[in-house]
Amino acid sequence: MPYSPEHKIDTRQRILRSARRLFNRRGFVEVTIDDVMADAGLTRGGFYNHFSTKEELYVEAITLFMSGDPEVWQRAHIDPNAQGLDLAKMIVSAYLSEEHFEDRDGSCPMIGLPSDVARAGKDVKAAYRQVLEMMVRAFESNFAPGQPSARQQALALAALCVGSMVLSRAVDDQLLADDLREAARSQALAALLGANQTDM
Amino acid sequence: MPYSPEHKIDTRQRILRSARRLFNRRGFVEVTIDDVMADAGLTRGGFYNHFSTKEELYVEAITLFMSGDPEVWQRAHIDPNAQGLDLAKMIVSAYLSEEHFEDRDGSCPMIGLPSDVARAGKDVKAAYRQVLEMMVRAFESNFAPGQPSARQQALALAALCVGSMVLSRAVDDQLLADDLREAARSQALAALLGANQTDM
DNA sequence: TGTACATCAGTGAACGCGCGTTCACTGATGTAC
DNA sequence: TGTACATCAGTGAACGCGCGTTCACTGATGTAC
Repeated sequence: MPYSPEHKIDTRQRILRSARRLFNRRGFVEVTIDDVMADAGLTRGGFYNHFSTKEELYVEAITLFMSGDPEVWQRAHIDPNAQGLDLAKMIVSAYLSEEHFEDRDGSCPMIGLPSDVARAGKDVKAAYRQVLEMMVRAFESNFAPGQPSARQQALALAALCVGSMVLSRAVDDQLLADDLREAARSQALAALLGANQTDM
Repeated sequence: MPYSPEHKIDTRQRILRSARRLFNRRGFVEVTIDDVMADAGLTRGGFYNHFSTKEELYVEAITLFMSGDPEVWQRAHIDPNAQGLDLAKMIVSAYLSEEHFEDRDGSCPMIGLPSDVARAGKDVKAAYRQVLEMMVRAFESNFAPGQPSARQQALALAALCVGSMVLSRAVDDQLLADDLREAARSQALAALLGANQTDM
């Protein structure tokens, strides 16, 4: 048996990590298989030893975000032991941080790929939904659990955070981009604090 | 002088309207010049009588959104004579409506194109920013004018509305999509009403 | 009013290039003896 | 321990197709007379 079994797995992981970075920055159509393979230190042809189609790579690359190592912008703001309100506040701060905004390669895929995903197939959308649901659950646990509006507030909070990042990235005006994130952060934190005091 | 001067202008407008619809639904890269011209009832080659490049068409198509006729989802919810709180409430309702969600062709370009625009050139981003600023101004006029937080609240409201629509479209789950828009609507209306009573 | 003409919007074939995918080949590696 | 072998990950040329753009041509239309 040539090559150790781990060897192929490692290579596959390397391809996936390259793909995730490149897709996140440039989207599905604008990244070629050549780009991905070269970034992983390989050549074109070998790709099909690991994936049967470009679309398959896309799905797995998005899913990888959830299981992969935390990015710099996450490590800088999120204490893995935090819970409840503290955790929610940390997520908001990390998500709307300067580092996350600048990190075109490693940022949350909900920011870099929403319109691409909206046009993609079922599998891609399902992967995207999982990322969203992860975020919503983290927020939801902050609001009075079981309260009917907890989920609603968590959904709105997610939309606010993702929305402000998406708009920031699409705009060619650094000041406006900063204002958007700052506005979202202040509203989000107010909502989180308000919910922890009253039942508004 | 062959053809009336209006003839060329009309054709150009027809191309632009086709382009806006197709780009909005399928994005920049996935729409071919053939598609646009065929949709406008013309053939490939004539395109370059009107535009010098595909990118130029893209910029103008986005800008057209602001000056074009109001879409169905706008007419259904927005009374052109409304002002202040009523206007802001109408915009929120129209934006988050079922009709707008379904209208892949005529919807606000901020929803269908954010990640494409984030990767595009200066001109495209500038056009996008104008659409955003239009929305922010409409919201801002609702909050106590001159108050420093008015703009901040307007920005957050825009991020909330656009964000929830973007997420709705990217998700392959009708229930979740509906929940997202409903959550955004209820939070947005609460923010608008709150601002009109207190100075929170 | 009718006709020849000049203009230029529109046509469709062709060009050049890039990309996803295929395929015959290479060569690194683990195993059998 | 050393060597021949079988496997299969990786290589890179080639294929086929689609798309942006160009270009020589066509024909509809307004104008001059």
